[in-house]
Amino acid sequence: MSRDSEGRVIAERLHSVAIRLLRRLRKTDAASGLPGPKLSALSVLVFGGPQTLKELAAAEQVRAPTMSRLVADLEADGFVGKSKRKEDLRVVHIQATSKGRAILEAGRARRLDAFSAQIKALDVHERRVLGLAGKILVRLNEGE
Amino acid sequence: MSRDSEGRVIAERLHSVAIRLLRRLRKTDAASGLPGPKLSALSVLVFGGPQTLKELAAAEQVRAPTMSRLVADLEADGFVGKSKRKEDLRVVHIQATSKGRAILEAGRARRLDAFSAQIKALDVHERRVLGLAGKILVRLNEGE
DNA sequence: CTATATAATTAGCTTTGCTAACTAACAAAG
DNA sequence: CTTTGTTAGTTAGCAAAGCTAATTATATAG
Repeated sequence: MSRDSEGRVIAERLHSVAIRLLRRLRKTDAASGLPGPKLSALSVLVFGGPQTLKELAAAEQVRAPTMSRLVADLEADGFVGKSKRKEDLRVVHIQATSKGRAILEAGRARRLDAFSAQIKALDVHERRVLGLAGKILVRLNEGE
Repeated sequence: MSRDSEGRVIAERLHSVAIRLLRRLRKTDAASGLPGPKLSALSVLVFGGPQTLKELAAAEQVRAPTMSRLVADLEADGFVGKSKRKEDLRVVHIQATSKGRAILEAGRARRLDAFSAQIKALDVHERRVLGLAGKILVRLNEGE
């Protein structure tokens, strides 16, 4: 196979897999209470520390108004807090609350349980391939 | 790292990568005219041949009403056709039109161009890892 | 013939994305 | 210091795509 068409085939396969994976994971959200995008933003705050709204939107590759609403919802539920600092009263600093950290663990666990169980069941070689692929894809996404 | 936490780490990384990948790809849809889920359903019809609505919904891991609307939109744009057969007048058979096949190629190309260009730029080893990972993930998703 | 089951659709809701328009706060020029 | 422009965030309003519940039409079983 030519390098060109090999790249295209891989891209299409990963594209289609990503769509199906997220659809599958979303099905568990009804039970967990916290849907994917909110879980994802919360996890950035928990693992990446406090952020401004703009930074958070950039990290999640989403526009400011979208993140503004996600954060408002998370705040209404007590999962994050907002604050301002006198150096610049325009910017809003957002940090996860302890309630947020707790729900994150529970939510992510539920959402990913079935998937990580599947991965655990793979043989050593396949797990290694998926681990490497994840790293490569993270790098590709960061680049863009 | 324990096998347990290794599986969890891989699952979380792939989860997060999938979210970001799709958000990135979606940005190109405005230009292409045909958003991801419609492109994806159309591609099932083009590569998998005609399907009933129920089969198509199952293939796309979506409920019947969701697929019903996607198909209605695709039909309104002339990308798919519907037909009934006298063996069972309840079921709707859906097939891609030639216009559908054409837009699929253009749309997928646009949507995936940047991504497959990135993949082409990787070294042989990394491309191989992504290719294998795609296959493994397809298999995991089929199982579920 | 009636009752039940199945395929698809319709109606209506939610979430999440967007752009455009607005407000508030800061920064720079004159 | 005031005007002019820029930046951060929010609000308003729209669209896509997911869902459940209810409806319609057809098939099948008793």
